[in-house]
Parts: sequence; structure tokens; C-alpha cells
Amino acid sequence: MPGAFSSDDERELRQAERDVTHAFDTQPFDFSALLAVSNVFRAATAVRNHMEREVLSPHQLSWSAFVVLFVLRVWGARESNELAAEAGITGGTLTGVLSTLERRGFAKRKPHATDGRRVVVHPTAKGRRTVDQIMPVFNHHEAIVTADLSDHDRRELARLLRSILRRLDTE
Amino acid sequence: MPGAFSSDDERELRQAERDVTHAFDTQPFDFSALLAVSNVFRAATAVRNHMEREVLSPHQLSWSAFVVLFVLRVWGARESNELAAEAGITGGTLTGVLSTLERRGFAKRKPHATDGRRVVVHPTAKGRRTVDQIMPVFNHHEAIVTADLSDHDRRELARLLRSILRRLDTE
DNA sequence: GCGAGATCGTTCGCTTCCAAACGATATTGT
DNA sequence: ACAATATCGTTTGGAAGCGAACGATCTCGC
Repeated sequence: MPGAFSSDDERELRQAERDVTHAFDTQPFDFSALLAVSNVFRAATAVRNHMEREVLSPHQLSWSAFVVLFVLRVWGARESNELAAEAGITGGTLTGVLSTLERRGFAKRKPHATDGRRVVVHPTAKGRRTVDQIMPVFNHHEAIVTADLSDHDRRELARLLRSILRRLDTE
Repeated sequence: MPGAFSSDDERELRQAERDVTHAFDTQPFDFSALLAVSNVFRAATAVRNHMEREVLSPHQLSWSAFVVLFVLRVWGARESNELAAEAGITGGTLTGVLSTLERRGFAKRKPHATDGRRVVVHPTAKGRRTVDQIMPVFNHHEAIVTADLSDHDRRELARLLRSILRRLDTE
């Protein structure tokens, strides 16, 4: 059912909407877009902080370091550019993350067989083991933060977000 | 209608699901939670990068700096701790952001009337003017990135995300 | 072949970001 | 009254993060 807010939630929301409208009284805003985007951020930072605190910090791993390691664990050795794209970070940032990962023995850079410019990143046994140890806990917390959503809602959420991603890809 | 993916999208998705399942064949995962959470991040970073590039960088403002300035513009002077909470950053980070904002003349710190520890942050006229200038463009881009979603979809998206936020608040 | 241009990872300068430690100020218990 | 405790903003140290500039390497046109 649409509009199934808690009344507190809805009141606070409408108040914020009024405040913003009032603040910019000369301009009409697209509120559904504003609310959608701003909530994507609030949710992302809240979940990220939660995960880093509850799941990742015991292993001294940052979010990005874990994502990179996860990709290596599931799909095996990758080239740097693929890795950066899948982790959603730039090449410059990946260099730093890889330094950390390599220093701590989770991954290893190797030269490409035929192309002297490229680098292939391999997970180490320790790296794979660490992901295997973290992943169940991580997934459990993913279930916790989405506990108020039905399975259908979660898939719907993922679908709506992919629509945004697709739109940004094609720009 | 549920499941209204493009077929390419869906195929890629199912393949990724198979890959992950195969990689961790001893453990069953909650996939709807995994997909929901991971897409929240992909979308957030993609939109954030887009906004910083297209809207904020001409004004030399970071995302956080803009959020803080926006809060000051709409709700007026705030104390530091409120500001940090609403911007989704820690106190230490806010100090740095405020230094930048103050240096560039967008905001100003003033001592609290009765409590010598606290600081009240005020927007300057220049700060308000800058937000007024950016906000229409920002909102226009919010509309662009959510262009493939109906108005109903956008509100549904915001609702689902708020459910996650509420869950994290009450932990 | 071989020079022009593209592509790759790294480096650089700068900002953001967090957790933890720190001083300064308030509040509380006794 | 006054020590113990709590709270506030800042500082610190280290990792992320970006865009731009850079050298090294490859590709393409001729």
C-alpha cells in the first residue's frame, strides 16, 4: 500500500518540505526527485558507517578495500581498471587501496603477460580467507538494515536504484 | 509491474547472483538484502560524482560543504553538533568543512550565548546567495538522474530508503 | 618501420573523512 | 564548595577520494 508511513515520519517529512518550499519561495522544485536523491545519500552513508563500524573495523578494512577484495574473491584476478570500475572508485584511489591491501598481504600485483602497461591484481589465500570470514556477517547485517522491508520491497528498491544507475551510464 | 527489467539487465544480474552463489557454495546468502544494499551504494556514489562534477565543481564546493550550506540556508543558524548530524558527517569532519566555508566567506562561527563550549554557525549573505544560485540547477539534475522513474516510483524509492534509515536509528 | 596519438597505472596536491586523544567548559554528586 | 564526570569543538594521524599531470607502453596510420 502506498503512503504507509508512520505518522511521525510523515509529519516530519511534510514539515521539511514546507520549510524548503518556504525558503525558496520564488522557485518551484521537483520534490519527488529531491526526496529520492537525498534519501539515497542518507541511507548510503548510514549503512556504510554501520557496516564499517560493526563488520569491517574488527578486520581493519575500509569499505573500498573490502569491495575490492570481494570482487577479487568472487571473480578472481582482475586488471586494475576493471577493479576500479567495479568498486566505483577512480584509478588514483585504487592505487592507494591496493598499496594498503598489498602491504597487509591480502592481494598482490603482477605484471600483465603481454601488455607492459597493465597490472593484474590477484587475491592471496589470506585475502580469500578474510572475505569468507567477513561475508556471512556482512550479509547478516545487510539483512538487519533491510529487516523492515519485505523480500519484494528489497528487490523493488534494487530495481529503482538500477534505473538511476542506467540513466547515469548513458550520459 | 514487478520484474520489469530490461532483459540485458536481468541476465547480467542473474549471472552475478550465480557467480556469488558459486563462490560461496557452503553458505546461503540473503540475496535481496545483498542486492538492495549494494545498489544503494552504487547509486549514491554515481549520483554524488555526477553532482560534484556537473553542479558543484564550478562553485568549488564539495558535497558536504554544499549540504552544510544548504541546511544553514533553509533552517538558519545551527549549532555544530546539529549541523554535523544533519549533514551525516562527524564532528571532526565538520571542523574541516567549516574552516573551508569560513575561509571562503560562506559561513561564520559565533560563540554560544550561555555555553562557552558550543559554537553557533551562521550563513553569510554570500553563502545564502550561492545556495540560491546552485539549488535550481541541483534540483534539475536530481530530476535528470531520476528521469526514468515515475513520480510514484520516486516517492516509493524515498519511502523504502527511509525504512532503512529508521531501522538504523533504532539500534 | 616509425612518429603521432591513445591508453595504462602511478604520482601529486588537495580535500574529505573517521576514530581517538585532547583541552576547555558545564554539570553532577556529595 | 569542589572533585568527578560528562559534553563540546578541535586537533591529530592515517586512509580515502578526486582531477590533473606524468612517464611508460602500446596502436594506428602511413
